[in-house]
Amino acid sequence: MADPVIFWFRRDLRVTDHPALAAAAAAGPVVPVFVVDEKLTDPAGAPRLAFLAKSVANLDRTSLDNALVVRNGDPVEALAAVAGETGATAIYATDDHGPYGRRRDDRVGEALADRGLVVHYVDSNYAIAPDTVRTKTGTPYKVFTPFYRSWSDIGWASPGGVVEAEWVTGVRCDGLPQAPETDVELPAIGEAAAMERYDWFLEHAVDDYDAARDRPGIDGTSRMSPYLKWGIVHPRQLLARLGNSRGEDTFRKEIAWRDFYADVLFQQPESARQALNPKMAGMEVDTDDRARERFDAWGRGVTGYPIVDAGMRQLRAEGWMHNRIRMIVASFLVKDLHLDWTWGASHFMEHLVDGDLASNQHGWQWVAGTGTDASPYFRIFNPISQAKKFDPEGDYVRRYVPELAGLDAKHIHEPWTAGLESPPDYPAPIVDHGAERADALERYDRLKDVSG
DNA sequence: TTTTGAGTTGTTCGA
DNA sequence: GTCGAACAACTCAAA
Repeated sequence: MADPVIFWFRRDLRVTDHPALAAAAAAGPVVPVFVVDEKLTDPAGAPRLAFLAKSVANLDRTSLDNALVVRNGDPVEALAAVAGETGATAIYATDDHGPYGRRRDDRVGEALADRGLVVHYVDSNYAIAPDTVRTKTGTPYKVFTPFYRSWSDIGWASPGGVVEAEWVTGVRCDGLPQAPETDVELPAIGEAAAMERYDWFLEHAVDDYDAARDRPGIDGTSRMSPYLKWGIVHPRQLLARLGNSRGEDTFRKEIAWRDFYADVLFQQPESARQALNPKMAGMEVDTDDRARERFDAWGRGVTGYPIVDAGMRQLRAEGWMHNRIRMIVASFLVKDLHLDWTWGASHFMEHLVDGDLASNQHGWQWVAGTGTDASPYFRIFNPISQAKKFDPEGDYVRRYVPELAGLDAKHIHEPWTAGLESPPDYPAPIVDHGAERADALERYDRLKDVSG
């Protein structure tokens, strides 16, 4: 009988369409391992940690015959210990292309090799792995649209089925990770629930996706992001079921954006905390006490701009925010409050259940104009016109800002125009958008003077 | 090597 | 109310 092999689960908490797990299962009986490594989740608040803990437990119960071996501490020591206890000499894992994952995996691979253990890194968490899509001259893409053409030409593998493995049982386990307390109502847990939601999306929402995805009051998006974050679904599985309608094309592009940002971060790992475009690094930002107060108001959803406050409160309540609103609140932080985009990005990473470093940081950089295809300096979202355009009836604001629930569509996005109806317990705008827009434009001009 | 067309998601202003 | 132009200049990617 073959020696057992270890499968090391990280951001691939599923058993369907799983090439790395399939490779392990083909090599021998599988010891499934999850290492509770604090840095894996850094920096995450309770909602994302709770979602992870529940997802791990669900995987163990529904798909691994409760054979999952959870170990706490450093992966090198944890994996070496499990190997020693089980006689395994090989370890399989899905390749991780994030900045921390790469450092960890290089270190783990070398350290375990010294102890006679081989680590096989297989596949990736993307439709096309980072460092694969390249220009004609072999350089990475810096602009999405040509990346997307090339990405489409390359294509992606068809998804595989459920991996059948012989699980090794009876190995000591430190106990499943505990879900921290949270008031946030988490998405449904597990592979089956994720695919059920995707079924619903394909059935009811994808046809209108092109337009409806911009309407925060409508349940018109896929909601796949938390599952993609932890590999509970793989993008191959989503892509395989898309046709070529307008809505499907648009959704496919969103999957490609995820791959693109992962590729950009792979090329320039420091862009997780610094401006990708060095010319933009000198943008003047406010950091004084007043700036801190404004940041606090933004985070709590009391800026006096209803659409911004609704978004920030949705984030706290649900660990999720509609994409259109993410752009509006990000633009507000950067261009109305003149704060450093990394402040906002860190707040998002703390609260989001789907918080993904590459997508989050580069989404923020895009809004801030410091990232890929730097957005023109004059693209400054007007929180009132955006609200009227994308939440025309005010349904979204009404849901998350109860103080304003009594206002009609005409006044809800500008409660200060409601006269006597204006709710006394809702704050006045903390800044004047017109004035701050002008300020942002001036800051851009000064940057231009400096860089010549 | 040089040229050419294009670049997710916007806003304002004036005709 | 609608519509097109202007808002900078630059870099990217392919021909």
